[in-house]
Amino acid sequence: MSDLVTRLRRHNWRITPQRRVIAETLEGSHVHYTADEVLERACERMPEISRATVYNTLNEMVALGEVIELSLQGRSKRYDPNADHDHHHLICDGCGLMKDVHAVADPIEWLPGDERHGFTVTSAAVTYRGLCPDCRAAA
Amino acid sequence: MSDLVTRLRRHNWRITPQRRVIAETLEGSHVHYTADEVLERACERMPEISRATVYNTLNEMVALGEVIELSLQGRSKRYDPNADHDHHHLICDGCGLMKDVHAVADPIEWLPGDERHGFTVTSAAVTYRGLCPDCRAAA
DNA sequence: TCTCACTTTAGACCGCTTCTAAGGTTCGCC
DNA sequence: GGCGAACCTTAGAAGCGGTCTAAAGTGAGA
Repeated sequence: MSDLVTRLRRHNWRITPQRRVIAETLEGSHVHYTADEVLERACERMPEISRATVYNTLNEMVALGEVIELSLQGRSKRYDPNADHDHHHLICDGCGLMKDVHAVADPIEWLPGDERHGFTVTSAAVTYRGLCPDCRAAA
Repeated sequence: MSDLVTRLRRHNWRITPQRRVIAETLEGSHVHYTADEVLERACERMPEISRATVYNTLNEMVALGEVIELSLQGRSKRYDPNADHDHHHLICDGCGLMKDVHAVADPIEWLPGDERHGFTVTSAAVTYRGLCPDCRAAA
């Protein structure tokens, strides 16, 4: 059973066939899909699933805190089922592919007190950008 | 004369009245505007300027590397005329206020080779989040 | 079995951005 | 200055990601 489904069930969330397919699609890969990519892959297993259901379901998973929503420059949102918040993201400037990466230091420590403008800083996300092997070969 | 206009001129970029107004609007504030906010402010000085021109011009400035395009977790992109690429952003989770900050380390150095998944990594941006003094006081 | 709350669906709708086609402006060159 | 080519601006249409609506379907508990 999908681990994400287990986590969702704990919220007393009704696990319908549609929701199961969406959860398993999200979790089945180590890349982060857009909503439309999730829809496309879910359709392979359940052709009649609707766009609205995919959007609703993804938003509900985000609201439950079991999925993280990532919005990046000029592209569509992507969904990360990884509950471990201690990771960052690597994005291909060519095709938008997104992967998780683990850096070795905590970026909050890199920000000196006099650069904090009086803020209480609670989190730091690092976005690495570059070209994936496929896009580099195509260039 | 606007410093951004000077920098743009160096690219052999034709400085039309519209482009000048847009550049000066961008640079005249320390806030990062959305395209529509730029349009609105440009219209105060040049009422007949068109939406397409604002969008085109902002995109061209970004392509020239003189303006940075930012997408916060919200809807529309914002434009940062600060050509110094060596800075990051601090965002208030309460009110959305965004400020530039300077960190002491280069995040790319903290990403081990075996976490790069074959990518050619060219840049890293850090987004710090927290609460600004006003929002902390209000909470 | 009945009921009522929850879920799914198709398609309309919305906001931001880009594209298109037409007309205007500027520049180099003579 | 006059000319032509390249460039720029414009209004409006179109595209796209995402949300909303209204109606139909589903299912757990009384």
